[in-house]
Amino acid sequence: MESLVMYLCRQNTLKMRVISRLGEYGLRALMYMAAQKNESTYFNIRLMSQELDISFHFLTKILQGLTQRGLLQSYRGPHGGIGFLVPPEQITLATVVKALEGEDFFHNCLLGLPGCGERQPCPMHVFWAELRERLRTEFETTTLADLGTQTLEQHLRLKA
Amino acid sequence: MESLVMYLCRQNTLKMRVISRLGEYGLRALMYMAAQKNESTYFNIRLMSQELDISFHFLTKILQGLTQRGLLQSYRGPHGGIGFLVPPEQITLATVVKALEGEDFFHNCLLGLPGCGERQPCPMHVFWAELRERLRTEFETTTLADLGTQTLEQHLRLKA
DNA sequence: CATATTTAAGATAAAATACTCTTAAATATT
DNA sequence: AATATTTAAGAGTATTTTATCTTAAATATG
Ligand code: FES
Ligand code: FES
Repeated sequence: MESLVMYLCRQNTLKMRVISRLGEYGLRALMYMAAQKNESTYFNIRLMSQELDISFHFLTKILQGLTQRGLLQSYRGPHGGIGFLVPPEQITLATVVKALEGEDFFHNCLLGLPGCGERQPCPMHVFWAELRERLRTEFETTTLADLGTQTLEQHLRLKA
Repeated sequence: MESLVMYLCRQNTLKMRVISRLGEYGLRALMYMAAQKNESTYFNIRLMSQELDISFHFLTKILQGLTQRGLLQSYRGPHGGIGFLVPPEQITLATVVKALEGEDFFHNCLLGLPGCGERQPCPMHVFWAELRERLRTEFETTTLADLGTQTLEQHLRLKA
């Protein structure tokens, strides 16, 4: 039972969301790990969730998904955790985003119409296809390691 | 009460959504109107909703919002409808998208962190800020009229 | 003036997304 | 073997987004 004022208010405050929360949290966690450069060790999810101020259970689930998709490996029990299966130098942002958001992440119509560009491109298609391709290229050529060079405190918004 | 299979299944099929449904429907409707070039007349919302296969009430609400924000004008009663207040040649995509999705549409952090670039840019910032700027420039320099040149049947996915 | 038409406004409902909680499985330590 | 630690799996809840429904206001027409 929400008033229209609130309803419209919410609509006014919509933000451009290129990737979902899932993608945001996943990327932040992976960059956090990449920045540590402890490729051989496992990271504790609870600690990571506290430092990044992300719900522990939610983050666990997201990382679980990345493990199932072969980007990460996990180890249960004391001193267990989550770690890279392939070094962050070899993981592109495109790989991460496609794992988190879906394989066809870079193939969707700007207007949400089905089958972008296949037969009947929408009026936005030429306009959008070029931009999207640039986006894709950037994501394909940037690795997690490329982004892990800056100090953590300044750039990942750690909790404290 | 949903199974994890479905839960993960849904997560697998997420799509890149640069603009929300609101934005998609709004843009499609405005392009439909721009393509007709009947600048002086009012368009019937029900007919438009049928042709574009968008819920009538939902589309009404979206267009209502654009009217309230000064992009469109409406007229009630028989032969009433919705029409441009300024000609589509003068309406940029940026204007539309900002009206539909929020003013700071082109200023959000890719990772959803607050205050993009203001004090503590995230690791994605340099990478993202440039792409976002290109996106913004394209949206700022493209008008509704620019996109209304192609035939409607082929490009707006009219219902039938 | 009565009636039909059309958008405006508000409330409600459904679906999707985001998040939390509980229990199970694996592993190390004692 | 018993216990503590840590991720995996599944179920459940909350919030946001999307869509529908109902009633009101404005306007034209007979
Ligand atoms: S069909 Fe719409 S962007 Fe390709
Ligand atoms: S701070 Fe993250 S993109 Fe600018």
